[in-house]
Amino acid sequence: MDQTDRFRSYLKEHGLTFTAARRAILGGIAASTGHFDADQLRDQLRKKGERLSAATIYRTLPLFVQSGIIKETLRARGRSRYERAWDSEHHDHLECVACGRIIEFKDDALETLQDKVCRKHGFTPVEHRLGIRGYCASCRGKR
Amino acid sequence: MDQTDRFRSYLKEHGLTFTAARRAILGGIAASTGHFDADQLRDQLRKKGERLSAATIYRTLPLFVQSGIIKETLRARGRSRYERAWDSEHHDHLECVACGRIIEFKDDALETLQDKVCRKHGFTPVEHRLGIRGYCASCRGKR
DNA sequence: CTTATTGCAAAGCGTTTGCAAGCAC
DNA sequence: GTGCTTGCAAACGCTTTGCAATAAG
Repeated sequence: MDQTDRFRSYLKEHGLTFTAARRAILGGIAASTGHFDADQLRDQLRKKGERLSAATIYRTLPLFVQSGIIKETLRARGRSRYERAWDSEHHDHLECVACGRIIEFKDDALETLQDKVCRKHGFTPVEHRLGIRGYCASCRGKR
Repeated sequence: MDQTDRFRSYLKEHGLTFTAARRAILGGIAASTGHFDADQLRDQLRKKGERLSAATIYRTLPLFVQSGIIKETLRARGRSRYERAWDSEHHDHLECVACGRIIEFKDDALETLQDKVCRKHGFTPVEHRLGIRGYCASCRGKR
């Protein structure tokens, strides 16, 4: 679980450096739970006394994606959202259109079927996103 | 009932009017093939001599979505993309990350499974989007 | 010392909105 | 006429970028 090492070697391979800002962001990612976007990450760091410019966050997130530390997941309301990759199994999302809650789920049969569909079309999948929008149990009751 | 009638009655129900701009946009939608975004729609209309402001397009598209004439599909590269609803069965997308080609597919077993997952979580689906990104057959060869 | 990195502010991009002029009914 | 609609331009929210100052190796 050496995300730091993994990230450092990714940087080295690309002639980039491991700076205080990047260390801080890595810490923020490690402390994150579930999904986060650029702004939430920045806020979280600010609360811990780390002040980083938005530009730095936006410039750095792709490095974490490319080094396999985080994954980009949904794009909701025009924002890119991320989650840690190192301990999160692949899963999909149920998004409540009423309260905004996001329920994660994983279904092996669903994954298998998707692979089958890809094969049928001569397609080599890299990544997939399944988002189902609707009403969660409690919001359905309130209607 | 054709789309024009459907749209007109939607407008009437909501105290809205059927204007030249809306007629033109409906024509553009009718002439569309596959996916389009706000800008492409506007360009297409301009080529036919219909000049509409971006504001009008953006204000009008939701009316077509709500009246069931079009559906919002993928959001790629920060743009909302649409497709006609009236003759398109529900389907999902394979998106080639190399050439950008979008392959549509439909798989009943996949649909059924998704409903099952929703039921399991007490979730009432409204809509879902499955996008699989990867390499299409011809791009895979070129690598 | 050399190259990468940062913050700031400005620019970009798709989209939305306020407003006054212009149609639909 | 009375509202709904339009175009224009300005505002928006998220993200990117140019630039000069700063830090890393």
